[in-house]
Amino acid sequence: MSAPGTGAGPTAKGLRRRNELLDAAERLLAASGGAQLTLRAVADEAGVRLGHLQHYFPTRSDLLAALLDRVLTTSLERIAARTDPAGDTAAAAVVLDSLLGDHDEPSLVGLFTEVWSMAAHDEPAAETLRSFYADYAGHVTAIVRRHLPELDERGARARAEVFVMAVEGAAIFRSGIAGRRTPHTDDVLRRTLLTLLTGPARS
Amino acid sequence: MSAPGTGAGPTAKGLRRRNELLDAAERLLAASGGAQLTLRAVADEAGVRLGHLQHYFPTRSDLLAALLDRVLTTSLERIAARTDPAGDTAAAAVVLDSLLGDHDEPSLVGLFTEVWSMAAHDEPAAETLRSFYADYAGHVTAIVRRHLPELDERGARARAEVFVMAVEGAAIFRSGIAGRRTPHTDDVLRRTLLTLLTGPARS
DNA sequence: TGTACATCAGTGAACGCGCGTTCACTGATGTAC
DNA sequence: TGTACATCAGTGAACGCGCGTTCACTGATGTAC
Repeated sequence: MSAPGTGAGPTAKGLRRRNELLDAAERLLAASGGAQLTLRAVADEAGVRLGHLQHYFPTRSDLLAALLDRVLTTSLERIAARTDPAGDTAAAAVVLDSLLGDHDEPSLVGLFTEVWSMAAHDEPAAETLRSFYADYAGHVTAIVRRHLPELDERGARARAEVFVMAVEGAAIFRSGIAGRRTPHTDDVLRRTLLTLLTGPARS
Repeated sequence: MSAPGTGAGPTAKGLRRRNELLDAAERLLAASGGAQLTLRAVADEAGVRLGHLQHYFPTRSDLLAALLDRVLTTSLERIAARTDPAGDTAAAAVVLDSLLGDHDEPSLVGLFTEVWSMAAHDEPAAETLRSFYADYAGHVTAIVRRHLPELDERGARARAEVFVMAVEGAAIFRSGIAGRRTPHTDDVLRRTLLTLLTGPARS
């Protein structure tokens, strides 16, 4: 297919292995944080030798960039799958419950607190993160517009962005990191978020 | 004052120096994140020798615990100072603007993303953090009750907790880490937060 | 169908460095008598 | 008021260790002719 010397790139096996390595890195990052994410620990977790990990990710920075990219890509796919299907007008509450359901996975929330602190001190990571949340808000904007067709794009997007902010803020409290969940607070949270999605166009 | 052998504890100079060391550590944590917060870097930043830093904080863990404690104590004092004075009913918007003003200090937001990730992987830190946010929500609860005396304590507290979640979520977006600020979105955010503080008791 | 060869998958050992921690030490300061 | 002494403030050097990185290597796999 390709000329000699050009190289054919990684094989199917190589791509699979690459994903296994990122799986291992993701598990460690979620469980123990970025400081514990050493190349040796990742190699151990994945059951390969250090030198082999370096074959796929020559430097630690390469691994972190690939990991960030995959975490956000995967998350966005989850979000898209849950916000897009079946244009049912009554689905807002279902979408909301689905998104809030992620807060039951401490490892997922822990992953995002790491991502936020990475982005806070690394501008390329921040750019990747902003792009992720822009797409996230785009999916939510579509839901808002479906319920409030009379709202213009900017208005719907503003609601969507505030919705996303609130959901992400709620994550650190509802997951147990910064608070304890109570039914009463959860009720107010749900009402507030639903109002953003489907509430009257003007207060 | 104390019996010989008991020791008199740190001198006034010692307490001052201890605070200077925590200042230096706080600057580094906000600027570069937890991974860069080495004992040597802190000693350098403070202009003392490594061994001397260790005189005040024998282990890195001691330093981190003291730092977390001081960051949260200081923040709570700021919050109390801005929420408590002058029981003016119209002050909700002023308090809100004051709290949102913190999002203009990227180093402060960076500090909190670090604190969240610390707490996500360290239960004692999480307990300290939950205690901080419980107090924070307590101050906000007082504001809600001032505006809506007919609301019971639980109802006011639920509103306050959702308010705090949303403000903390907004921090990572409005500070530029995860998003870009727009006037339109800020307007919706302010309306949503104000409704939580002073809005009608039932939707 | 064979064969030669380039590329990919994976191993193993070694490097220099910065890290947290330990420890023996000197000078300053406060206090008991 | 003077002195002895315990404690505190601060220095300096060394330690063992785990880290990211480098590099030379072997075996497996795919492809060109």
